[in-house]
Amino acid sequence: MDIVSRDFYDRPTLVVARELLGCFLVCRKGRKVIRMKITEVEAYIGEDDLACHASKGKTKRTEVMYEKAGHAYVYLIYGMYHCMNIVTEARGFPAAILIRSGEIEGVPLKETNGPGKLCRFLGIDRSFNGWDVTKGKKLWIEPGEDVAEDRVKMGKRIGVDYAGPCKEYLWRFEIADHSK
DNA sequence: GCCAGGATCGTC
DNA sequence: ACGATCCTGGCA
Repeated sequence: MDIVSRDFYDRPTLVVARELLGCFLVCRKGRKVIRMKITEVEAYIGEDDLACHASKGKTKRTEVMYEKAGHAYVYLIYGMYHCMNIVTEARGFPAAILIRSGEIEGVPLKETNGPGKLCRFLGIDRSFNGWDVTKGKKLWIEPGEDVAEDRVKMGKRIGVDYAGPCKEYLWRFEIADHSK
């Protein structure tokens, strides 16, 4: 088992986001281990990013974003879905990458092609918040296929119309030819 | 305390 | 286009 280590996450968030494409998010669910290829991510970087939860500063909810790179940031959204992020960059600087979409062999795409849906399928909830994904055990990342530059599509982040100028940032990355 | 709004999704 | 559903942050 090959687990992505902390120095991978402890780099500029946009670089990490780009390189997470093609990697596998691996989760232990009961006695089974589920591997999901990551096909779409979004970066949320610093207190100046008005779309980032940390734009309101360090709070009980956002404190994990200020932690060392490689921790999971999981929150409840709209009262019924969870979103899974991985914290990046140096301790004290709040940044994270939202896992937006993935593919699991033998599983219909509609189960994993959204941030809320993939968490529901993998059984990721707020009990995973703060989990160190470099430790394995119940949630970690494995290296995956190399995704060539011409297959990477950048775009605006979804659902952040409230973020003023920051909503225009091209901080969303996806594998261009991944099936939707 | 109270209240508006949300990094979503399924249905209408 | 809208409702579900509950946590969060801001304000009193």
